[in-house]
Formats: sequence, C-alpha cells, structure tokens
Amino acid sequence: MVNAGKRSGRPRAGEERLSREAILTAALRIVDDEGIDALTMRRLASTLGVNPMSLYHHLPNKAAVLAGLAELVFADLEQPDPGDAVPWQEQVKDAARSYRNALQAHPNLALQVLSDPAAVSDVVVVTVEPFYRALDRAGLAPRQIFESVNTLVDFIHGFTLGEAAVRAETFELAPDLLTRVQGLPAGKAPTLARVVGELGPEGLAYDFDSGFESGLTVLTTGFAAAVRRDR
Amino acid sequence: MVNAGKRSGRPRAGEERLSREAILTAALRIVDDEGIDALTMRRLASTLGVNPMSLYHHLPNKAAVLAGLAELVFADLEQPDPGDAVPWQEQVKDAARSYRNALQAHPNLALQVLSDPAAVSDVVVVTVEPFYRALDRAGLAPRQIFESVNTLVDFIHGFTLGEAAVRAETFELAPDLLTRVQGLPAGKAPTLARVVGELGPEGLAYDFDSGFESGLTVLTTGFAAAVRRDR
DNA sequence: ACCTGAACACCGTTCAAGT
DNA sequence: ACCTGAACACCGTTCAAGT
Repeated sequence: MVNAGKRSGRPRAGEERLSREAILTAALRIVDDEGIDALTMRRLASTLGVNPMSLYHHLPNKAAVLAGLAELVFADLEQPDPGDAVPWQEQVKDAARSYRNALQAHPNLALQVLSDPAAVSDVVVVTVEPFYRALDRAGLAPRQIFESVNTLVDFIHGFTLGEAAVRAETFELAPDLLTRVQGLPAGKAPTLARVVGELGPEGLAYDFDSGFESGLTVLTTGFAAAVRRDR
Repeated sequence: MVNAGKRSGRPRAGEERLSREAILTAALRIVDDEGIDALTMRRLASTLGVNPMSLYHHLPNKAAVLAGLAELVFADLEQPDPGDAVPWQEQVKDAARSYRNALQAHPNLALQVLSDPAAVSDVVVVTVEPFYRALDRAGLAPRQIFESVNTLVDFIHGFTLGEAAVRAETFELAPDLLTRVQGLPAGKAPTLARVVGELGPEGLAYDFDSGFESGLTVLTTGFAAAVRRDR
C-alpha cells in the first residue's frame, strides 16, 4: 500500500501523474462533453485525481489551459491538399472544408478558439499554405492573395461561429425565422418578408453544408474576377 | 435625512432606483470601460449603489444581462440605406459598413454578441432588410438572396471577431506574421513564405478598413456573377 | 412589488509546507 | 521539481425577511 491514496511530495521519476498534455487532453474531454462552462481548474483536477494546485506546476493559469485547447483543435487539422491535379477553385474549397471540419470537431470550443488571436494567428500560419498555393496558381498578385485569404478565413470563422451557436440551441432556426418575420409590423421589412414568404418553410430548411458551399462558390468566383481584372 | 442611506423595503412609486434599462446601461459601461470579465453581478450592483440581489427583480440572471447587452448593441445600428439612388453593390456595401460599425462600437462585447444566437437572429431579422432589397434589385432568386445574405453576415461576423480580438492585444499583427513565417522550417509553407516575403513589412501593414472593403468587393462580385448565371 | 442581509456552494489563485 | 492543504478574495444565486 506504499503508493496507494494521495501522496504529497514529489513523485518518483516516471511516476508523475501530470503533464501539460495530459491536462489539456482531460480539459478537452470536459469541454466536448459538458461545454466550456464546465471547465474549472478544480473540476479538471478532480477528473485527473489530483489536487487543484498541482495543475499550476504545468500551466501558469486557466487562460493558459484555454489557449492550449485552442492549439489542440488546430493540431487535428487535416490537409489533404489535392495540389495541382484539380482546378485552383477546388483546391481552395477543399482547404476551406478541412478548416471548417477542424473547428466543428469541437463546437463547444469554437468560440474560445476564434477569440484567441494568438492561437488563431499561430495556426493560420501553418494552415494557410494550401490557400496561398491555390490563389498563387490562380494568378493573383501577392497583395490580392493576402487579402483574399483573410476574407476567406473570416468567412469560415463567421460561418463556424453561427453554426456552433445554432447547434448549441434547441430551437430550430428555419421555422423560427419564418415566425419572426411574419411577426414583424407590416411594411417594416417588406423585401425580407416577401423573399422569405416565397421560399416558404421548406425553402428555409437551412442546410449548413450547402450554405457553406454556397459561400465558397461566391468567394472563389469573386477571386477569379480579380484575376481577370488584374490582367 | 428620511431617505438617506440604504433602505430596505419597497421604494415609493417613482422612486425606484432600478430598471432593466438602467441596469443594462450600467453594465454596458462596465464592459466598454473594463472588459467583459469585469462585469459581475456584484460589481454591477455596487456601481448602481444597490444590493446585488436587487438586480434579480429586473433580470432573472446574469445570462439575461448579457443577452440584454447584445440587444443594446444592435439597437444603435444606423441604417442610412441610400436606396435605389446607388448601384445595388454600393447599397450592399453601405449596409455592411453600418453593421460592422455597430459591432465595432463595443469591441469588448463583440464576442458575446456573436455567440448569442438568440440575439443575433433577433437582430439579423430587423437589420437585414437593406441587404435583401439590394440583392433583390440585383436580380437574384429568393434562394440566392437568402444564401448570399447569410454569407455576407458570416463574413462580417468573422471579420469583426478578428478585428476585436487583434485590437484587444498589444502586439502588432503584421511584423508578427512576418517573423512567424520566417521562423517556419524551410519548405514548410513555401508559397506563404514567398508571398509574404514579396509583400514585405510595409505590404503587410494591415489596414482593417481596406481589408473589409476588399472582402466586400469580392463578395459583391461573386453575387453579381450569380445573377448572370441565373439568366 | 421591490429592496435587503445572511447564507450556500462554488470559483481561481497565493503561499507555506511536505518529499 | 512536483504535489498538497489551508487560506484569501472573490463569484452567482436561493431564501427569508423587511416595507
């Protein structure tokens, strides 16, 4: 029973129960399972069977835990990059889909990730190469590439944010939108009312995947026009 | 001295010190001045010279305070809507600029606002009419209008999020990006490295306003192509 | 109805003490 | 170096009591 129960004092070499990685993995599990609010230092420690203060030997504070989680999310990002075998538009879209998938794999974390500029900029750097390659192939000037990639990433962030937020709610967006619009004072938003009315409940049944594809098509079309304009 | 100091009990009619509106106004001030983390129920109460529990007679809990703040932000949204006097592209851009301005007026709140689907959907409904009118004028089909507006709003959200996050940090983005890219292992992101190198420090000096305009141009160009495709 | 005071069940984090 | 226990200064919120 020498090692049973909680010991204070330094564990022997190789017997450490804690590491930055183990802590972050446990934290990610809590966030995925129960949401971001369930992640407290005390809860995290108890999950790991450890004193709350032990965590502070591996990460300086809770903010560092959250920042570490943001890193983790992007570490899983898969980038197939079909390369020059497909049109550049398809290359852009593929990279965008990968990026979205990585964010959506941990929806409870999306907000945290997107609001951590350090994490985002860290990751954007290692993530963004396929976008650059595709738009370079397309024939855009350096400045245009830079701005186009920023626009694309902003769109993906906004889309993912909306998607994560809506999925977290119980209510349905589409019927809700219809009801809301119909509840507006007459003449308040006539075009909105008419368009939504023409679409009807089934037309408004929003599919996130096709919404994302629609955005990607608009963007790649806009990028293509910049190529022509540049010549 | 009858009314001096703190009294318990119901105030006389017209002497109520509290109201939903007064509470939210005070809360917004705290968030604007000191950030979202400074907003606690206790702090809010003390600002109002009131017992923390008094707040709960006007708002059910802290989440309701935050939701109320999200509403407040959009309540200030100004929509000039030049109408049919300008090309529809300009009408779209103007509405987008107004929307961005409203969000940027309270950067500490941007994240909160964008992650509250109820607030966003509430507001999008009353806010989105100029977009619908412009794209209707452009000749898009109802389904295309619906998807285009979603794309546009997602872009604005993502852009605003990045802007708010970066402005909250002390470090400069542009030199940071250059350093980071140069620090990458050779061959890791060759196109990124080359493009960023060609731009140089001055080319990377990021201007949020022109970045936003660039995104709007890409999007309106993409929308215009959808019109042609539809005919 | 509206405000208060005490209390409950939490937080993140500092600090001194163990090995 | 790594883990612990007690303590500090906070939280949001319930509940009973005032008027």
